[in-house]
Amino acid sequence: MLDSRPDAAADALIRGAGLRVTATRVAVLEALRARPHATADAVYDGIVGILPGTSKQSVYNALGDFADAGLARRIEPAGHAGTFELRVGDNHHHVVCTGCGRIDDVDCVVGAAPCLHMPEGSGFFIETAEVTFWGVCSDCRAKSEAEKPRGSR
Amino acid sequence: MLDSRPDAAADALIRGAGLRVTATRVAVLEALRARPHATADAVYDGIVGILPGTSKQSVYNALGDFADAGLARRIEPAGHAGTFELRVGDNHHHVVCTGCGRIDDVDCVVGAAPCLHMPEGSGFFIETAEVTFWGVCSDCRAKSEAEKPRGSR
DNA sequence: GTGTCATTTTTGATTCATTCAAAACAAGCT
DNA sequence: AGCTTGTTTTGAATGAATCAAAAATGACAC
Repeated sequence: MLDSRPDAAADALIRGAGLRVTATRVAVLEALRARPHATADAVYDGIVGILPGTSKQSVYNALGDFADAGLARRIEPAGHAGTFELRVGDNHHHVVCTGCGRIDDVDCVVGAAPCLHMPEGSGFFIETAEVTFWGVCSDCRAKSEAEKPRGSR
Repeated sequence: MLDSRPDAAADALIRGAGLRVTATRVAVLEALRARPHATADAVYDGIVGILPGTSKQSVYNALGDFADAGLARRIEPAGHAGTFELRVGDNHHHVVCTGCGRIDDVDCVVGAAPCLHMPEGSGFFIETAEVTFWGVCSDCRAKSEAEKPRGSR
């Protein structure tokens, strides 16, 4: 039940994207499945254990290739390292915790795909709209309340 | 008409923010006035001419102080260096040109300030919503059309 | 299966934006 | 004018990401 076959699903996904199937790429894909929002470092940390000898550069390569192939998306919240997710195609957005940096998905609030429109006449030909919410996650909220129980403010 | 007095307006702004008035800070503020969306590098390039000997570190300091004091805002579009703007307080958004990196302001599309809301129950306590549009500015559009006049695609 | 060649991975160095830290300096109060 | 604290300078250090050349490997044809 653990690795009886070399993950046919990942295999097909990678091959289907026009990329060669390699141990590194399969491992990176698995790591992204396990961690819906992972930095290159986090992915690396997640796979060195099961695939020793992998270089961080290879992880960057794989992630970059996935992004180019449309298998993954790279987001980069201000002040944070580039982060990758497998959820592509739908236009969803993100919440970033200002405390711990945790990133969660947010389904498009307004409705279908391009959920925002720019005013016309700007001269820009808009391709995508990106929405990022910033706030405090429940964990961090609980933690900060524990630290200063007296109603400061 | 050119620098007859040492810019009383900048002076007051900086002092009003609780910061000491220094040549570097005044110069940085001026530079930001002239360039509504400037990186630390751009600001530096803009003031070394008129204030020789200024270090880039001082520019970083000044910009950071301004941001902390609420005089300026730092934005950081994915793949770009940190960029500063003086327009603060209103919640406006940005368009970034995928060609040349040019950044323009976009007034809040939906209406007043926090122009978006997150679904409840996410566990996050939302503080801000940030919207970034990505597209091609008119200059870059014109340029790319000039390069491949044959209707490719 | 074996050979071949293009693609990947590795290794190691390099860039860029930004931050850290200590010493020299200057703003603004008395 | 003198003091104190905040600011600037200088120089080094960090982190994320990219570049490049050599070694290794996947996938195809045979």
